[in-house]
Amino acid sequence: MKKISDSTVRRMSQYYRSLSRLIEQSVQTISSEKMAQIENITSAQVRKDLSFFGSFGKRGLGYNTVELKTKIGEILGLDHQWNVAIVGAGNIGRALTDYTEFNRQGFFIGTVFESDTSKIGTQCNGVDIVDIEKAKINYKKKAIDIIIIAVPAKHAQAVCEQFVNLGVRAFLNFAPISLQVPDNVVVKNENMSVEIESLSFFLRNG
Amino acid sequence: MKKISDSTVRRMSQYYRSLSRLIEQSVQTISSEKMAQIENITSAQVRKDLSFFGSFGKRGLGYNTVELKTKIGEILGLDHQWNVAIVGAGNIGRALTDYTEFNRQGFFIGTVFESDTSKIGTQCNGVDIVDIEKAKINYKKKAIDIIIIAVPAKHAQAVCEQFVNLGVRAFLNFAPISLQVPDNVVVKNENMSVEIESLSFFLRNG
DNA sequence: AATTGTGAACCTCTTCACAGCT
DNA sequence: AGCTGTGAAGAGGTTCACAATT
Repeated sequence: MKKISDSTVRRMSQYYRSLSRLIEQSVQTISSEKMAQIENITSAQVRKDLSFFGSFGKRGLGYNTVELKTKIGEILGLDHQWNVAIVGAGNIGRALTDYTEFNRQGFFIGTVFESDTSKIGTQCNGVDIVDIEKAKINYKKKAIDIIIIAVPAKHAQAVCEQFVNLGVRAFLNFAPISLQVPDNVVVKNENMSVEIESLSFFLRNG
Repeated sequence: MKKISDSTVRRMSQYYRSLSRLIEQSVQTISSEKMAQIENITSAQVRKDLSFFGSFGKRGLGYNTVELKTKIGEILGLDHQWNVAIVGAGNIGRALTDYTEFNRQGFFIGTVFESDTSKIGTQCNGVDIVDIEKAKINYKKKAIDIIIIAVPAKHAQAVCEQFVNLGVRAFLNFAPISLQVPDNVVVKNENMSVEIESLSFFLRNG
């Protein structure tokens, strides 16, 4: 497949979510122009994004919402259950165990790893909190696909390396630090400080 | 000032965080090349980003970490306290009241707004949970600069409009939906579903 | 000798504009 | 007539490469 840009993938994910909403509202067809309005982008962008993956529309009519959602789901790999583990049972880690949006899209949070012995052995929203030292055995048993890093910045790199060594290739990083990983591993950052500081910049200069 | 790209602002924010870490480690000087390694980018990118705002380095030597951190702090507006309110006392909203990274950088969370009467009047990590109906009076009293939206997608647009009408110009949106706002208002999205679905795409196609 | 600051080259992503379908 | 799909043009962001400076 041709190289797909990150921005295209992100927008595909947004189309997917908007389509879910449209289907709930019993909308059966949508044009690239309408979709563009929902996402605050241009209609050419919508059509171009979709065109990387195929021809899903009907000229003169638009796109069938249910069909397009299914197609995008397949493209993004959401027709599949992904096993996820969180590292860190702090505020963020615990909040994520109850983030229903993840479960709804096929991301199953099976474990929270922790090093704090007072938390190990307990549960959080029904998810077992497990000793990080048992990561290896747990990794095999649960077939973990994705690790969510929710530990302080100073431990994030070490945690990441530990799971890279076990074979994990996908990380969602909440620690405010840039992780160093091999080429075949992907990290997506959820850096709340960066976003709020961008707002600060805007308020000062915008 | 010349138009600064979003990516440059985000990287400035990352440099700022890396500089804090370097200063803690008593590093006094850093070259663009070293900084680039930390951030996984090129040294030309580091120099170009900084050059939009001035000349902060010394040729042959590099950048003084303390000076550069101060400069970037001013550029980003972090030499100032910003008053922040969260809307929604769910998992994410509550977790954010205890996100120390925010306080450390001058973002002061003064209020959590809620509509659920059983939560109103209580506190979360020392922050009052206030009736959303009292937003107007509270907005004036607290001089709110930034609103963090942590409500379900279906309420996010209405919440946003309510505060836009009160005069808020900066939003950090955790709801997985694209918000429609006037030109003079900025929204930054923290869309965890988008990031994890990008990982799914990578695992399937990468 | 080392490293910055920057115009120019390069590359990537977005938008235009229209042929081609329905 | 209306809307998609797409090659070409345009805009914007990144990297190169080197003169300038310490």
